[in-house]
Amino acid sequence: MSEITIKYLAQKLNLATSTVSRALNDSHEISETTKRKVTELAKALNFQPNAYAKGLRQQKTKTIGIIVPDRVNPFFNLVIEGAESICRANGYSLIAYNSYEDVEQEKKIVYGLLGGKVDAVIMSLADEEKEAQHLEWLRERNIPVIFFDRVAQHLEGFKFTTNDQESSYLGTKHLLEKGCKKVIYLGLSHTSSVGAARREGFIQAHQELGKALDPACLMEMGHNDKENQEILEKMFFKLTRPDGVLAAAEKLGLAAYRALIKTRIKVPDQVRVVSFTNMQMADLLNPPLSTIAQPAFDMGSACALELIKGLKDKKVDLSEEKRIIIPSVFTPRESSR
Amino acid sequence: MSEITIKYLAQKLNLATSTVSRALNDSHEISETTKRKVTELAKALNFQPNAYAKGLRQQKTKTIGIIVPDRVNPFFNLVIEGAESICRANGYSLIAYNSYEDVEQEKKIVYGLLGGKVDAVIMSLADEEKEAQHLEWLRERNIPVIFFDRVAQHLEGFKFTTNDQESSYLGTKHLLEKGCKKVIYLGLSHTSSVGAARREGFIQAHQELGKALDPACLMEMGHNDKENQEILEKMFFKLTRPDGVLAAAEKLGLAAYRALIKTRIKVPDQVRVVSFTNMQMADLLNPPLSTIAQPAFDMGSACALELIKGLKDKKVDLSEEKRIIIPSVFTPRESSR
DNA sequence: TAAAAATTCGGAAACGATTGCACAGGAAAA
DNA sequence: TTTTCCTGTGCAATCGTTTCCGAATTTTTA
Repeated sequence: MSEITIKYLAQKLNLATSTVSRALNDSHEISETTKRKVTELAKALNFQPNAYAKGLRQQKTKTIGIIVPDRVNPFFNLVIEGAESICRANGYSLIAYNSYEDVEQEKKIVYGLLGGKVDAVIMSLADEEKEAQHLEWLRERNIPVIFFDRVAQHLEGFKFTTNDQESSYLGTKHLLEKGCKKVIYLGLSHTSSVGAARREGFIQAHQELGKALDPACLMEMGHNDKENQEILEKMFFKLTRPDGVLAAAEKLGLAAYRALIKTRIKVPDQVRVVSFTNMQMADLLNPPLSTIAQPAFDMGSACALELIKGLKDKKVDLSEEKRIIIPSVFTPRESSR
Repeated sequence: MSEITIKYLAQKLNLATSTVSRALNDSHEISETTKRKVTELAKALNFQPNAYAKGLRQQKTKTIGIIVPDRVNPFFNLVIEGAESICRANGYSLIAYNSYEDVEQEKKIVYGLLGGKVDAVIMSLADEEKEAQHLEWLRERNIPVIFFDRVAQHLEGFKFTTNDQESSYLGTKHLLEKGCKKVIYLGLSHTSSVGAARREGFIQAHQELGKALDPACLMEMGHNDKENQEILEKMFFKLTRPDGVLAAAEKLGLAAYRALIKTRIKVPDQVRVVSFTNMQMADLLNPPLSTIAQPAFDMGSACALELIKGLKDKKVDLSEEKRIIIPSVFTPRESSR
């Protein structure tokens, strides 16, 4: 590894390692002249303090971990990006972990983090319902955890979410007002707080507009894209097909689009579509897709900001319950005209 | 941080820390009975060895760093994903850094890495032309570096690329054979090896098919999406507009699509389009986009695999020049019919 | 001018894990 | 019985940094 250490600098300059260390950290008890000598040599030799020695000694690492269920998903990808920008601006590093929607994998990651790799953790859970024992371990080890989107239901803490129910309500209302008689709701998991809220908004819209709602219209899909698409194709093929779709996840919106193309059903003439999604090119789809976009980047930066504030300021208790809501943006386009 | 240490386990069991350490590492010089006792207690208390103490002592961290110019870009995102999957399977962690297409930022990241944060680095450069002094620092500190896509031109090493020239050649030939009279090439930087190769393939196709090529058709675009789109809109508005577009980057393909929609020019009737891209939904665009997809995931996993092999096997010299080519996939769709 | 205080620096002990070496105790060989 | 060897364990050094505690020198104060 690095051969240039503080010890090396010290003997080059005939100083003690403690002096060099203090000089590099701009301590007040070191004279300006020695400070200058030290920093100059350090710069010349491109000295970089060993992160592990530092972390070991100070018991903090200046890094934050973020665990998401699906890194490739543009939503989570943008959250990571937002968090990273704030971390970077504050001298923190960010390590991103992917739980692949799997609680066991998530546990492994969390247990690995127990080894003091990070000072704090930002999480979106693989499953909110499951016991949160692995998360409590983090708390016990004094590693703060805050949540976004899929937040813990059995653990208190800072929780960043978006106005899922309201957004879903608005999207559904939009479809109904455009004249849809039978709108189906495509959800991934109604046990998640996000799924439950979106589902609730969907139902709420029907109630407020006095529209009947067939329970069969609340569809729970799986994580397998191919299967989802086939199920939808079959449904669209029937004469009893719906004339509106509210997709509560990007992958479901895309599956619906593909199924509609396959069955040659016209959007929006025969079926109108609105989808939750963070894709950048909804306007380029065929036809342009009406979207409900979660404030991904902002959510990531808000999480990181609040977390770093909490790490700096001992008065902030990151383990107390606090909910922060950042609104989503509904953009109607051709697909629901 | 973590209060549960080896020392703590040792005194609980009336053993020396060395014994505990050896037991946990499954050393042959520890009896099965003590091993069992130790591992059981460790599991019960959920002991995790301190990563920083371990890293400091062993002078290796079991983590790999990856630096990309634009993490949000699906190509790089997928590369990271591919690399991560291999790392995870081999007990390595992966830390992803974003240089934001900025050499200075890249240098900062690299210098930060000098502090022994990682055992090795996978990189795609912000600028291949610039001096590679910061990369040589890594080599001097015995931190192997390998490259993908945008590889170093002034430094030897393992370099993973795709068949850029051939792919570009095929895409261009396809456009010309479909009857295009005037195809424009949209590139980001002809000084990069990737840009140069794609440009070369474009020219090669014209030569082999005996088509004249106006130098003005080789267009160098910038990184600003809005500006690019405006330039293209102006061009498409003229009567001398091209009837074919080969976009050498996803963002350029999208800019072209947006410009074509804005100017109400029909694809593929008036202008045919082929774009390098890794987006997942090219088939859903309006019209479905003909793509040249780089093998992003495979490239990431190949990098990680080779790197880890090199770290394990001292006989492999990761600093010697070696080029590995993973072919791209051309998928013609409606946009170039 | 002597004492007190401030400034500037060095020595050494941490942080938590690994590892070379020493050393018991028992088994095997002589 | 004595010697040799092996097995299982403990001691202590080490990785590179920070930081507590003094100590030496200079400056200020009485």
